[in-house]
Amino acid sequence: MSATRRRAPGGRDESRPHEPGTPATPVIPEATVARLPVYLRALTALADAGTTTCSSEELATAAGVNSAKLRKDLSYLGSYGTRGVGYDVEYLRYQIAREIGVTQDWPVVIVGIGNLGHALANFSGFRSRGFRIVALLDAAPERQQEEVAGLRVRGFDEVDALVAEHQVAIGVIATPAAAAQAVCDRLVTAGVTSILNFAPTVLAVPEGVDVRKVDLSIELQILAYHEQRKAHAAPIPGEGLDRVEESA
Amino acid sequence: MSATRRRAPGGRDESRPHEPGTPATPVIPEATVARLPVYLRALTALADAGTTTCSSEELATAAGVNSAKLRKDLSYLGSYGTRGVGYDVEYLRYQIAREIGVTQDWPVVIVGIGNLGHALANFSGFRSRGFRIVALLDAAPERQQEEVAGLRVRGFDEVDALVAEHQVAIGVIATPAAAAQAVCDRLVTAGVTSILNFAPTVLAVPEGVDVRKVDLSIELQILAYHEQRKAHAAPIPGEGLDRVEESA
DNA sequence: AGCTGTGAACGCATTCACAGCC
DNA sequence: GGCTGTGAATGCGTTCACAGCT
Repeated sequence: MSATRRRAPGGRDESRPHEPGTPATPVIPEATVARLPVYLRALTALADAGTTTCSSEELATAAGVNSAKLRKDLSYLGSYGTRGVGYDVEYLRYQIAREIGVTQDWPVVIVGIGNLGHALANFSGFRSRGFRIVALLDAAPERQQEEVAGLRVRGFDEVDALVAEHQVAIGVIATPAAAAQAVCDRLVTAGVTSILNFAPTVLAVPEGVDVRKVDLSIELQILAYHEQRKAHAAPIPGEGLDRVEESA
Repeated sequence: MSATRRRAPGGRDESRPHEPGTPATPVIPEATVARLPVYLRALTALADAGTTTCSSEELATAAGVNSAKLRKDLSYLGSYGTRGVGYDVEYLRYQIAREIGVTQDWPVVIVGIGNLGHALANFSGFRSRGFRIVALLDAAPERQQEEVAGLRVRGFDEVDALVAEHQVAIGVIATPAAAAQAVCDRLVTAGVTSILNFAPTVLAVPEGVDVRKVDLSIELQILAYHEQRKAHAAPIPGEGLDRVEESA
């Protein structure tokens, strides 16, 4: 049983206990945090293309945002550009990676090795982006012993040992919705404090545990809503048989 | 290129309860639109559990939001509740489904039948949530002829015919990043106007085309950022490598 | 001159708190 | 009494526009 990871006691009020030696925490807005990985990806692409310097305008285009927003975002990290010139690609890339915390790899466990779990386990982009899959877990005995992406699938009951052994802070849930909350609870008990949830259900977690969700159906439904509006906004006149044809 | 704008699948005409004098366009805020599918899911779960009526507080809990936000969101759709009582689960569920546009199924194509494409194709939640996969496309000849989730994988060059035949408005890109923009362009040319992009790259699309992205690495990096901050008062994962601290 | 960094203005989203109705 | 629906207040995020540096 691992009780190794402890968070700072007390809530997170706006009054921050300021230890001497610890520099003031910059307080980066959540919306900016969500874009930093996009900037990181764009900078990596620029670096791969041999670009050594870029303006906020160029980087913004590569990241799909406007330059004012980009500069504002970067201003929360510090002054890493040069006025009249722009940004050094490699330098800025490192600064953002450091801010996000992906200058070293984070160990990650994936729970639920079905179709999606397989796909996630085989996703090669992990390693280069700051993560390392250290264990694949599944409750079904027939999936255990199987080898996926070079890792043997473990029984879910090994979760405590594996999380403790590899100091895992981040878990990915790729189980069916019905199992997700129980899996989540076990992960949290084992010491995981950040969860990426692919199961289409709301997870309840204790204070201090972060959950992010990825839900394919929700994304499609948002698209469908807008699509429906486009259809209303520009209806084509005189359509008698707009039935969708069935095949397959 | 096909310049025809298509209507919602099934072709049933819009039928809002339409009081005289009410503007035809309700204008639902984007943040609300993004939550409607979550409410829909929660209502379906409640209905499956046999609940026929619920308060805003109950539904909000099931959806993982607070009740004030829920009521505000629902107020954009209309007055579907009863003061002093709450909401009829089935009635509200239908109203939200209608607003989103998933009372009939939307035909969808998936491009890129690698690990992720397989997982998406096999995801069973599609049909019940308003979508129907009508085609799987891949450029690699060795993947074609393969049968996935009951559909034969087609060559990407069939995209125009398939999109036209099935009146496809929504496409899913599950290709490597390098191929994504070209695939996107072809989809748009074929007539697709909404794209769900799983490739880790920014897509450029013409006006009128919607893109939503799902990026696993970005989600993990956002978690890593917060995890790193928690770690200020606790051991760092990856056991005591150099602390990542601000050095002014 | 050129481009970054940033206060200020603006607009959108959330929360509050209570009026309105059952 | 209880719960919804909603203006008002608050907070957050984006955009503007320009000061400040190279």
